[in-house]
Amino acid sequence: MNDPKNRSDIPDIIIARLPRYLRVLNLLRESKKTTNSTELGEMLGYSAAQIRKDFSQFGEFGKQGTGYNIDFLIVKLQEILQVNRTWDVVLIGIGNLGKAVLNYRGFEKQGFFIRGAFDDDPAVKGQIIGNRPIQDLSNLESFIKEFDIRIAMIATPASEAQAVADLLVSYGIKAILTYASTILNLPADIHVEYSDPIVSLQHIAYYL
Amino acid sequence: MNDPKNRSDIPDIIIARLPRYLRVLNLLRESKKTTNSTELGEMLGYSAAQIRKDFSQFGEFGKQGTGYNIDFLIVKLQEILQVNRTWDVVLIGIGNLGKAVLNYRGFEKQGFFIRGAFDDDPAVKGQIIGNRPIQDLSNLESFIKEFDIRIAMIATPASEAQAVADLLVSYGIKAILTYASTILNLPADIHVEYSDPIVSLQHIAYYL
DNA sequence: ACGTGTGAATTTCTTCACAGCC
DNA sequence: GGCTGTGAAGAAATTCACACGT
Repeated sequence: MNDPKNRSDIPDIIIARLPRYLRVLNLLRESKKTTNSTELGEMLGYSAAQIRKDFSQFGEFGKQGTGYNIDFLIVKLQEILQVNRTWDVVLIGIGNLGKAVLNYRGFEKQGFFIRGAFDDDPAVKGQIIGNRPIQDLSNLESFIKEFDIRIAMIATPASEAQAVADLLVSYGIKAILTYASTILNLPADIHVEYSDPIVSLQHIAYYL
Repeated sequence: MNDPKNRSDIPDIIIARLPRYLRVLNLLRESKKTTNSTELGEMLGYSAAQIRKDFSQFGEFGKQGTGYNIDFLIVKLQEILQVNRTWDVVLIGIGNLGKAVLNYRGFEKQGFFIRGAFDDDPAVKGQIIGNRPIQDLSNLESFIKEFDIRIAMIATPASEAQAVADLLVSYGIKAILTYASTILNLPADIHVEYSDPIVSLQHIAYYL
């Protein structure tokens, strides 16, 4: 048996698949108790071997002959990803998209709580959206520090995203999910994820 | 010199990077005429060699000693991705997110025109959002066929996404961008992209 | 018999390093 | 001198295939 490895030894390409596993497990959980690598592979378009290899990086989660207990596997994957707890998040940029984000309940269902919403625009400042008041950017630093927040979401126009990201990093933010359609230039220890539908559409256009 | 390869010979991992290249090129274009693989690599976090290798799959786009002409490179990448034209798109699901999508101008700036917006909910049906009337799903088939639409975006709740996707495919849709937080089970020739912020947040949580 | 976990084999992806052209 | 394009080398990811536990 393999010892579970040091966190930093595990390639990101595997980490990136773990949330996908959680997605299908959450789907399967509604109708059954156990699953196996073949079933998971078919649902995700991966090979069964790959799924077993991925899990084996972290321990032995299955039983020969039986497969994986779904609830148990979910717990283990949540532990690995550190999502077996809640995280506080700040959101910068309250345009159409920011408002949709504030009104969406899905984040907190998965443990991500948008604690603060910020925008400079006088037209939205002070409004209450999805129960949260829109605050001025001048409150951002103290807010992040008071609640020890490490994750930020950026939903500003592309033109402001870099400046906002620089601010966030200077205030201690460690991970950013940005919806802005521009590449951010940040220190290497800051983890950035891009959610850019144009990139996705351009990708699928190739195959049409 | 390498012959440009058959489309299907080129690995998807390279295709997936092309839209990223376009992103930084659009940024660079504002301030300069040419760039090179080192600069592009630094901005994207890739090695210079990888960028040259990627481009070399499709032809010779650079000049020794000079680098790449930005405008020319943009044109070539757009050709490859088939985004040197416009595409019509339908959007299903007009909740908070769907409305934000309809009001966002960024899609058409990149050539993706949301021609039709559909939802079953009587509360939104008939409304005009971002200049487009919200239509009943019963119009969907004829709409897709009349305008020969191949791309759909799904912004429904997760619980309805699979049923909507099945419908879309049966009407001839070939590519889907879904915001719904569930895995879709579709024929292999349908290209699906997921835009799921929870997956992204769970991914970065690992590194906190 | 079923299905995991895993070394070994294979395939794919990335980097190296340099000839060649501007 | 600067920088591309690219074979060859090297690294990484995936798949194979089977021993072993249930």
